[in-house]
Amino acid sequence: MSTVGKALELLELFTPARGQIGLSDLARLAGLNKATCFRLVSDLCAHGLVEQIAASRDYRLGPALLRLAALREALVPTRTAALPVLQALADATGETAHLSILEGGSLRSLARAYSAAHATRVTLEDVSILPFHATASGLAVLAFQDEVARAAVLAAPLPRLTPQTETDPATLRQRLEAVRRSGIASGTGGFDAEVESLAVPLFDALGRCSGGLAVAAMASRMTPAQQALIRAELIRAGRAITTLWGGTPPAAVSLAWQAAD
Amino acid sequence: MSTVGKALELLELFTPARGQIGLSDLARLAGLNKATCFRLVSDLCAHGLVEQIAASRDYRLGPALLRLAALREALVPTRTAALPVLQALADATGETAHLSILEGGSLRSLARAYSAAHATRVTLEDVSILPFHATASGLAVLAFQDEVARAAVLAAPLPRLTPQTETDPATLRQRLEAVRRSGIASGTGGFDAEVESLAVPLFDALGRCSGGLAVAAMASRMTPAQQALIRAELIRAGRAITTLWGGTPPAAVSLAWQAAD
DNA sequence: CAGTTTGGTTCATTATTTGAACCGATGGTT
DNA sequence: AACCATCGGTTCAAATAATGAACCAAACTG
Repeated sequence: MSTVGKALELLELFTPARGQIGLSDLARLAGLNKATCFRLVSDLCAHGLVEQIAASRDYRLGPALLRLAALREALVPTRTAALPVLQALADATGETAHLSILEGGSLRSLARAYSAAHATRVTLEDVSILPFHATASGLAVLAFQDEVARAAVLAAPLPRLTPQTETDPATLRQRLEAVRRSGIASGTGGFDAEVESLAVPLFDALGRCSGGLAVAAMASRMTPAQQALIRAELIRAGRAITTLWGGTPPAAVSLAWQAAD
Repeated sequence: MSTVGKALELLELFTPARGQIGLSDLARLAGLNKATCFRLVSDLCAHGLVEQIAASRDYRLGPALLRLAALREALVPTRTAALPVLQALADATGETAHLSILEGGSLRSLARAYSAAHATRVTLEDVSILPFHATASGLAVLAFQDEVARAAVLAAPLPRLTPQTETDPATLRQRLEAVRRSGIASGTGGFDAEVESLAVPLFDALGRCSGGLAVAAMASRMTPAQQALIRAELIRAGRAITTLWGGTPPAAVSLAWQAAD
């Protein structure tokens, strides 16, 4: 592995649950020698991607990321552009809306919006990586990847997160086929037993499916009427975000969405 | 220079004006061999910090930055927390408010808020690095750095950006002394001849002055009454952001701000 | 169509990275 | 208080990964 690769992997070690890490822990987590780790993290510090907390001497992600992310958003407003649509979706459905993007082979949470309608809501604050096989977003996105990527995901171990999680690759392939036909995916209790969700794929300027948009509701509230509402709103919002990203849905999806309207 | 350092310097080459860069240009700008540059940028790509545009083969900042920046903001909400205060400041003064943070030895623009009050406004969209000697924010922040950092800035060449730009280190030192006494800095036409601005320093949880907050107005609109209003609002907002950042102003600043109220 | 420049690759040379051992400081535990 | 473990950080010979000139094929440019 290249030295640069090792340094960049250090960045991946920071998660919502683990916001700051000491040098020894960092070395352990990365599987690096402490001295090596120190040099790498020092380099990251020097460029502001990581910073050291004076008091505890722990390291955490640095302020340069804000600037770089702002620069990225100025050029390719992935998040900024989608945010209002996301909130509108949450408002229109009265449920939690959720935007994720494909990055580094995994589907990652990018933003969520809550509705004020209900006191009980699906909170997703701490979910950072969405398993493809167990979430509506995951299925929606996976359905529109090329066969190699899809095969890789289905070949890897598929953990059973709840009793309802589908873990059989063959069955999943059938579901993905259905997603491709309908342009919409559903995940019922696969990730959290009490949560039911629907999701549509999102397409970027390069025609790739690079994200997913989902609405997650408490299973108890998911009446057929509510389902229909969510489907319609999801399709509207999916079209809107795809357009904002400069993309167009594949013809098949466009047709399926039109039919569902 | 470390390999990692070289790779991270590539990130710095992307600016608002230069959002995407081809391999050869990238190598030239970085002063690297093309092959070396290719390997480095490939590593960055592999981790999503940079991505390649399929069509032009140019490179641009990647989507991983969004996730990392969001993670940073979740832990240390520097920008998120300050944004509403910034907008309130713009609204209260009817002018452009501007937040900058110290990062990698330079003062960088982090956010701006515009007032709807006037059709003519100071736009700062493309300013990314603020010269310490020629802006109110720069003086406000520089005044509260330790002597080594301050000496380094004053020893470097101080470009004359307008006829009014003060470039004499000795005179600047006097101004900085005045800023320390009053807790507020002013910059009149030093950066842009027609813009007058006021700024206060901001302090983070570690007691360091790590940012500046400014209000910039067209010089023609800056009446004494308007000046007084801006000063008062700036102090309020400065106190608010410093508190949100978990910091406290040095006693001297606290007193000066109290006296000005 | 000839000349340039592009993104990308190769491979022997070279310079950088690596890690065991070590340091002083800190914080429990007995 | 003596002990032990662990912390962040440093050192330097040995090992490994980075480097860059030369070289492609393809895409522009005149």
